[in-house]
Amino acid sequence: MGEIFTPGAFEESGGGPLYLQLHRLIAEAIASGQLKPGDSLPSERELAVMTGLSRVTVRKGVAELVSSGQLVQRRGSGTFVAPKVEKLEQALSLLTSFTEDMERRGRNVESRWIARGLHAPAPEEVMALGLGAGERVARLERVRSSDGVPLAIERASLSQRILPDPEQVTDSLYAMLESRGQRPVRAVQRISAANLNAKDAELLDVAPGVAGLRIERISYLPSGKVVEFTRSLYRGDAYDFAVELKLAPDGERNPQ
Amino acid sequence: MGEIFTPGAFEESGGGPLYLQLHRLIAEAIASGQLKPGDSLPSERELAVMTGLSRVTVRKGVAELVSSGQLVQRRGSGTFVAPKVEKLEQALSLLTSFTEDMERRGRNVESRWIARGLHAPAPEEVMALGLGAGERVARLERVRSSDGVPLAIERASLSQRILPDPEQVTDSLYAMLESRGQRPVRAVQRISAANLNAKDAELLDVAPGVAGLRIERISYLPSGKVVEFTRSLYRGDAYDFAVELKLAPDGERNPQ
DNA sequence: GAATACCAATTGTAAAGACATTTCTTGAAT
DNA sequence: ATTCAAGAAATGTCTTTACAATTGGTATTC
Repeated sequence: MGEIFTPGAFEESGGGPLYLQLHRLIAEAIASGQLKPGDSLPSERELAVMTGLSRVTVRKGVAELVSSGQLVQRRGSGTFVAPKVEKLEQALSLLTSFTEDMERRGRNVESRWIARGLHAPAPEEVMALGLGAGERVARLERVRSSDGVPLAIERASLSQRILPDPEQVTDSLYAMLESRGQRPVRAVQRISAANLNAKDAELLDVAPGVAGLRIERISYLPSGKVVEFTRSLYRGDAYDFAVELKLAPDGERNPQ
Repeated sequence: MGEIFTPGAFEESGGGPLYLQLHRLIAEAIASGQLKPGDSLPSERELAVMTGLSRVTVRKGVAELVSSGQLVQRRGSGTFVAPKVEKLEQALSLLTSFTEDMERRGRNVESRWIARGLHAPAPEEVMALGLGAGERVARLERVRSSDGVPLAIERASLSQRILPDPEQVTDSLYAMLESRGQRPVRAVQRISAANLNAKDAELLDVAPGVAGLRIERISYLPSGKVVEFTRSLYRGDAYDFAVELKLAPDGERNPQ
């Protein structure tokens, strides 16, 4: 590995700011397989000596790779190439719960509760759930993992009428709802991307700033009543959502 | 605005590293509306004096807000609160082109070509398009904007058989395909999140590292033949994908 | 009035040094 | 053998200083 970070490697490296050259050098070493997942990089001070840069500049070059999830730093230990997470693919357009989804592909599911209880609703929850005055909201917040790797943060809100006692939910919320005859049959999801903040990044065991998939879901009973309003954050490197598209009917394509 | 960044504000600010306290202070000022989109922040040197920090520390505190897209820095000019981009919502499950999608909501579409031509295919393209030996691939790469705001980078690959002359495509690829009787009727999309690299971030006019939605789409003719393989990057702050979910049939839910 | 040149202000890059905090290994004591 | 403590090593935080590159306004000149 020693030959990657020689001062000479910079001359051929295309110019630009020094920290970007270092960034490029490391990124290419990872892409080309010279550095494999789990490999450790030289310490920052060693890198500084090897490349002839100051430690501050080395840190800046490394920082971007950390915040994009390609490197992992552990204080007192070192800097390592991030372990590769195999992407899971979820079929959109089928309304399934996380638990069901994972079981279908034969993976184990772990849940860690962050919070569970009845609260006064936030304005957003009043809107989404169509709550009446004085009605309280049941909040279920947990980290979903599979094989020890945290994959998503799930924050579900339900009307107290639907779920009077949040403590009863232990495993699958949908299984629980089904047993009470209130399983949703339809849902609308909105998907966008966002940088994870420090708190959420820690829950998902990645560096702050890494890209995550943000999903908002509102699910409905056959009657049209809203059942749940869930905001989830998925690790961008661990999840793929797949969806099949069909041609829009001619009438819808050009409405004017 | 002067009262936001007094040294005293730090004492009440919850502790932790100084750059995080500054980060929090600014983030909260934006969230609470004390700082509105377009507002300018004091210069880094002024901030350093006001808060009693060094400029390096101020820069570190500000940097995270820049890389998550909340602030915008312009060298020689200053640091500003990022203008709010209204989120566009695209209905998934309908196969439409960007052009059609924007026209339907009455917005204008601008395209800037990055590249357009015939190339030797990458392994990924051979896989996706089912190319034969020696076959070449037509690549269309452009930045899609609306009202002057870049929204997405679109990188489409088509077999040479489908599109012998890429230069013919000027506006809508789908319109072009339709005129040749090769409009796709079905497509499969995969959606994930990723941090934008320096090159893509510049094309989309955001800071590197900002979260983007990455979408891979493979579309098919009625015959089942693959038409196009497109990789797009959408600005995470500008786009929402909406999809409606339906309950899976009982047989599919627990296949064992 | 318009174009140009200059200058001040602002962010961008980089170095060197200092100390704090955490981790991991090593050696000693039990 | 096990436990515990010490210390080395690594990243994390922060300061001070210097210069480069870009921007935007101002004064000057034509």
